[in-house]
Amino acid sequence: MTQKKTMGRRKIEMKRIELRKSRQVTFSKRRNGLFKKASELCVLAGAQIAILVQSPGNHVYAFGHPDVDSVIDAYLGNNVSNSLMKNSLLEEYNDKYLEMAYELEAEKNKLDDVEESGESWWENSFEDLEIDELENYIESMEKLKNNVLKRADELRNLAVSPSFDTNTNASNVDGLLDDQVALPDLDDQVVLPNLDEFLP
Amino acid sequence: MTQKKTMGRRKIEMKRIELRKSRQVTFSKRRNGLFKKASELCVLAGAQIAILVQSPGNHVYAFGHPDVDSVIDAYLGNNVSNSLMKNSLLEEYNDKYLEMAYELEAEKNKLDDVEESGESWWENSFEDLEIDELENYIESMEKLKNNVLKRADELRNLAVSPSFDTNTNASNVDGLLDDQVALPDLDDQVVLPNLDEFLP
DNA sequence: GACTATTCATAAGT
DNA sequence: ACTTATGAATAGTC
Repeated sequence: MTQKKTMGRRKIEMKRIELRKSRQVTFSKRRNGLFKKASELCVLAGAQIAILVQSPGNHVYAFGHPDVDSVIDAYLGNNVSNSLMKNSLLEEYNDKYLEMAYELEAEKNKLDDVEESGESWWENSFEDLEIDELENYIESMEKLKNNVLKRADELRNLAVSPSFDTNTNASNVDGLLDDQVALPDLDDQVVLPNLDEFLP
Repeated sequence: MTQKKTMGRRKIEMKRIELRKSRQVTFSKRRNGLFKKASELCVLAGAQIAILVQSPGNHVYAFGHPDVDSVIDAYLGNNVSNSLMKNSLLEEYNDKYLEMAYELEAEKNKLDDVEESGESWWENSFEDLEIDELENYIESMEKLKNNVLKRADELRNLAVSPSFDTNTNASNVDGLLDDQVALPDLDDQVVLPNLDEFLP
């Protein structure tokens, strides 16, 4: 019985597998292999890893240790990229909202006070700093908004240069593995108007 | 010469490598291996992959095809996770800010009108719906804020369940590879108060 | 960073 | 999904 049961594994060309079914099978097998390798690396070397794999059919498979999001956050954090940036902006917007709401409440209370005292607050305040402050505030918010949108666009278009990206094609698969480096810190911030003196 | 040159590869226990130097060497070798596997998967199956690896020394190494950010964006998008969520919230906050600013302007203009016409707007409006609407608006904004913060916390604490996260330890490394599935869509939204009728 | 015996991953075939 | 021969990755060593 010199007849072998299978031909065993054979070398394959490193290019897109054309046959749909084979491609799907290979995708599944190798995706599992990749995730296994990743989990081993986590265990052996104490690394934290996130892997996102999009199949050609646009399904997203994820591996994460300790979880996907925390690793992504660490990456985005080092990079002052979308998520963390948006997070801090959201908090700032929230603060601004609270201040504005406070202002509106204050205005309403002014009306209450006027009613109680019979004093013509609106007449006096018209020549007052009150309205100008309000205008300044609104103007500051406009500027903030523009800075935010501009900055958001910058970030959207910014290439993450030092990471290990590939415009992969069959000819450059080898030799891609020599220049990964740690990502640099960046702590650029949107400058916010100081509104303290405007608030009671 | 029965003496072999090396012992060759030997099986190792799947647990943290204690010797610092060995751990570092293994980390480098296997990280390169992982990235190579990933690039092969991209080529063979036309997948898009992002890998983030944090070394124990907190350096972040990244692999991405076509690039890290686009794959992360796709993941966050499918998941209505932090980034996109925050993005849409940011836009909503921006809208709210514009509406609020509009309101404040409107108030100011009311004062202008009153001066021109001599009409006591504030006296009439005090019994009017104007102030109540303002209160309702502020209340709605409070609720929005609370919903936002609650939702943000939920997202922060939510295990990305269908993804392949590991609280890795040596005993469960095998058998982890059976339940990766595509991430589900989520289109939960914060319900915003309708303010149309309140605005001029 | 190179070597090599060995383990591990996997392409095909079933 | 299972099997198996073979290709590939890598642990230990220098």
